Amino acid sequence: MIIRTPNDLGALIRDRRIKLGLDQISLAKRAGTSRKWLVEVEHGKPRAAIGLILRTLRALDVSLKVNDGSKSRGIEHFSPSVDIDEHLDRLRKKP
Amino acid sequence: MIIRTPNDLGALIRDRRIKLGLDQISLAKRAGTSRKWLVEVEHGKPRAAIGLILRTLRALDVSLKVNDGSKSRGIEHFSPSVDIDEHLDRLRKKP
DNA sequence: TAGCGATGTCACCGATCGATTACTTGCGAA
DNA sequence: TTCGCAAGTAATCGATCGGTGACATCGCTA
Repeated sequence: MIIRTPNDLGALIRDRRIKLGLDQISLAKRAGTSRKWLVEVEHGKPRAAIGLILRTLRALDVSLKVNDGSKSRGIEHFSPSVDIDEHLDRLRKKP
Repeated sequence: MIIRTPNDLGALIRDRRIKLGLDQISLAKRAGTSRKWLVEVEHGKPRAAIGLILRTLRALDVSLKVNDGSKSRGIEHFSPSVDIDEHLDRLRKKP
């Protein structure tokens, strides 16, 4: 499962919670947070704190890893032109 | 690379940024955020907003995926006792 | 060593957070 | 259909956020 948006993450947390047979109160307690926060995060709250999210994932015995697929190779091809454009912009700003 | 803490994430963002030859201003601009925020996130800011973090990762052409290794299998073994303990606690609270 | 670009830090501001408590609504089993 | 549990939502509060602009410090190259 790829995580690209807060909604993806919320769905993951809910899915895992249900699979473990936990209710929101139990997971919130394990994660050291509030049920209210968990409700919001499960619905994709974009401004939820990363530290609490990672703690919640740990409470679900889940961690995340970097998804380095074909996209990563794509970066290598595009990298030179990206650098040049960025630095030309920066130079133009300098009088 | 496994992401378990805000520091892990901050290190990933910095590492990728440098590999792409970007400075903080350029990446902040691409991610639609401020340089200040990026500085803090790169240093492991635990209360940074998940939505901004995921956007920043996208600007680096990185996504995250769920790390389902031996830990995942471990959950299956421990799951029954965990459920029982949680629900016994909940029952004891009910008069 | 000097200079310059990059990174680190500060002050300020309106917006939002996360926790607590309580009430409302939804869902599934009997 | 009814009931009970779980999930959804609201009010309140002190803490912190993220952005802007400016200054301080660091690191690297000539």
